[in-house]
Amino acid sequence: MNVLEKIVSSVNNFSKSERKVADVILANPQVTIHSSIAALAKMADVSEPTVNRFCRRLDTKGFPDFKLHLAQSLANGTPYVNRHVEEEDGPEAYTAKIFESTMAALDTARQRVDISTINKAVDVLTQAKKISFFGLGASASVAHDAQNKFFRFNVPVVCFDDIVMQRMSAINSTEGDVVVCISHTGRTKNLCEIAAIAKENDATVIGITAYDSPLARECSLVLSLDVPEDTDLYMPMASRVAQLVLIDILATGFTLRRGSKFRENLKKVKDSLRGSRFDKKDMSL
Amino acid sequence: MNVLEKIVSSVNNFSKSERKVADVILANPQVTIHSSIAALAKMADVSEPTVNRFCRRLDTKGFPDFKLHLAQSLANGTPYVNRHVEEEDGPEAYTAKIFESTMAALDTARQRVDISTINKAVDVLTQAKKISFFGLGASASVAHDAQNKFFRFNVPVVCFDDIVMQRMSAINSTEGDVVVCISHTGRTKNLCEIAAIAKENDATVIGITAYDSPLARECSLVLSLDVPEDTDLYMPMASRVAQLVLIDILATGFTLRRGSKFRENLKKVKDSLRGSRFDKKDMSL
DNA sequence: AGTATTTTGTAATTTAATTACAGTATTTGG
DNA sequence: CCAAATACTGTAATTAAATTACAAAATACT
Repeated sequence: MNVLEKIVSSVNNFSKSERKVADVILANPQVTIHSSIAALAKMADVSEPTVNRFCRRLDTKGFPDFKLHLAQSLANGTPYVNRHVEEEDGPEAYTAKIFESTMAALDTARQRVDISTINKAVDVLTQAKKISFFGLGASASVAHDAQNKFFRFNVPVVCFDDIVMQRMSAINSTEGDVVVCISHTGRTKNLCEIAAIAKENDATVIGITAYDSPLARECSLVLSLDVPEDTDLYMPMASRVAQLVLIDILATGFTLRRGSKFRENLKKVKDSLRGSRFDKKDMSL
Repeated sequence: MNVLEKIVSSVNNFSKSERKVADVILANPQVTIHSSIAALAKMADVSEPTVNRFCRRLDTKGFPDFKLHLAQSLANGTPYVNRHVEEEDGPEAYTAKIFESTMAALDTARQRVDISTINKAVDVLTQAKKISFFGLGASASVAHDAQNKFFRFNVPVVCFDDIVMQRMSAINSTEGDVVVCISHTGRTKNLCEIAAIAKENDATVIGITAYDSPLARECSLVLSLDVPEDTDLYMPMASRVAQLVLIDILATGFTLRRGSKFRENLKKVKDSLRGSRFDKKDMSL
């Protein structure tokens, strides 16, 4: 828990003067880290020792140490302690909050993701005869994105967001095929079934899903992100972004494993798109 | 550029003693932020003023200020000064780099995005008779995602990743319709045409694209992200994530504008999905 | 080799942070 | 409702830290 969050969560344990200090700090944290204890005391209209005591109460060694912690909290790009969007938020507020909560989610995902599993997944993908990406609902767009990425690698890739097609594809899979199932909760029945079918047909099933979920149990390899989802608005937000980044990582691992010659090929694919685009210099239109 | 990067990049401009200081700091930055100037001077085997001068050379106000900057650099969790993936990177390295560069991209997007335009876009969307999301290639999955989100709002939404369908849809659009065109570069010819057609038919065209691009010129409203794209691997990565976050922001703005009663409706949509899922407690399967 | 310039360190000064203590407010038990 | 205890807050003194000014050493240049 960072200092800013700590201040908010323990706001009830503060005395009247300490609360004044807390308010001033929360109102302008950027100013705080560049202020002396005297300046801050003046802003909060309390004495200097009160500020010092405030810092100590937050388990820091003193005011300079507190500033250090505060600076780190701010560096995470989280001036907003409460990252949940609230009803009365204006455009500035909700825009900032959504950016920040997404970034925070990516940060936790980065810390929790298991690198050795990523490496195994890259292994499996590079050796795949065919790669299939399956997702439903919000995860369908992640699957599409994955298809777009891996298609460039000149590998047989398919992507279905239709359970019937997914099912047929899973039934037809054989050893050497890789099926990637994407689901944040890992509790979508249809997808679990498809994972099971693919597994029965000796395909390697990679799950981008919650660690301890029904879907995870059907998978040969589970890439768990464990992003805390903002449930306020009943929409998947951060989890989806984390999934996309994971796709980026797998794709990158794939290209690195394939070597430099392979990457020249990628450039060709990209260059082939040029004809469909306006020239960068041609700004006449 | 953060302080750590700065130290590395300007290592040649340092004097012999300053370099000693730099070495000690780079070797154990975590220790540094909790040391006094005296302690650090001793570690580097130089005098205290030398440390102070070192800090000044890095455009900080002095040693305490330097520690603040250093703390922020460390908090970002960016031990990697160079965030670009390199050929010899192992799984730990490229995973970390991709997470970090994505987060950095989101941070710049947050700073550059124009809030008043977001607000206008939300205005337009809430009043739309019909909303269409169009994207091609990598942006197609962003469009799909947008559809998934706005569909929950019980608003007429369409999404096409097929230029013929897009074209037909654009031709049929009328006043009050909103067309959202998604393209990172804004130079995809087909999409520019479609934007132009939609505009001619009095639809409001929102562009999620580069500020000064051909597509932008066809739009009534331009939401520019200006994310520095990592071109090393010839794949759009960060821009796409930023686009998704922008969609989240628009969707959130939409729900907030519609009020609390509307949000209850969202909950219903979510609850309706329950039947297709395994119960959270039922972990037997 | 001698001078100019840059670099470095010592010592003094200034500034900031902390501690000790005393007064004030607040709560609790009678 | 009052008194005693406890917790809270501020003033002033102390200590620690950082900065500045200046002098010495090292380096570079003529």
